[in-house]
Amino acid sequence: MGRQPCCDKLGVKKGPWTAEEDKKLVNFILSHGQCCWRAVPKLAGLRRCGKSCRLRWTNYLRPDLKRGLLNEDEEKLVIDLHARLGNRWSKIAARLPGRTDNEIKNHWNTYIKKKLIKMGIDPATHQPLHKQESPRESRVPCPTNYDQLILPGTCGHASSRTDNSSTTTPAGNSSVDGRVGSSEPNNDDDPPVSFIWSDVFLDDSSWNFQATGEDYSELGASNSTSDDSISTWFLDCADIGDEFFGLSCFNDMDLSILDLGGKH
DNA sequence: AAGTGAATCAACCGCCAGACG
DNA sequence: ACGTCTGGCGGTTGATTCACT
Repeated sequence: MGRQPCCDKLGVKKGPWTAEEDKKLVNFILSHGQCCWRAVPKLAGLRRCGKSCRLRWTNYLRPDLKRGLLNEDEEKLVIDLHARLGNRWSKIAARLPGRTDNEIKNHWNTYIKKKLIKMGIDPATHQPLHKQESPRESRVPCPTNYDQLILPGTCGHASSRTDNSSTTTPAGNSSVDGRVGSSEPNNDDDPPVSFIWSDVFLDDSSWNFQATGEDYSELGASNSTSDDSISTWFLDCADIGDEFFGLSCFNDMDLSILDLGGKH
């Protein structure tokens, strides 16, 4: 029994990604789009699991990602959505353009969870902790006014470990429908990623190779992408974000259409 | 200055559901 | 209808960084 591993374990590199690997992956995705993650490592010349490539791209390399800590509005929205959706991080992330489920999950576990506990609120049920003895209550949608949870000046983060670059998105940027922030890429505070998306990086023909030189036609991808077209493609990233990453759907979404039923 | 513990977050793992043949 | 494959999700781990003593 047992599932077949998602990829051949032998020869597959694990651990932190190097700048070189990032280059290859970004180049490949820019050239050929996201298709068949299983084939990406081979075609891109990476010794990585396809799953790992997808994760690296979606969590770190995507051009539409915001960097830095969640701002106050985003944090409030996360808490609110968690009260409605539970640990469905991907659905929560879908409401915060530029944020990943992994990022939100981490933020929840490191900051928000502790803060709620500190305030006597059970992060799992969003009910006061002292009620825990009573029989299990069903999750009550948005039972608390979370506005009061965000203490003035803390921005939700008591820690001084970071330089609070989370405020890259101005507070009050949330729109009427609850969306927060913009979907513009902001990698300024992350030098490696900033470099990857810089013109210098993208124009570097020394790495802008055609992967392993294999024929991608079988995957429905063109093998003749020129440097120019890649640059043009990148320059259009803002627009492409709408189509390629489905960001436009966020703009048209409303909380009411959230899949509260979920599959789990 | 060095040691230690805590905090953070990128990355991995295993499972699940949908697509496809 | 069934089995396999793939992408996606949520939970967890572990390396790194930071604060404190």
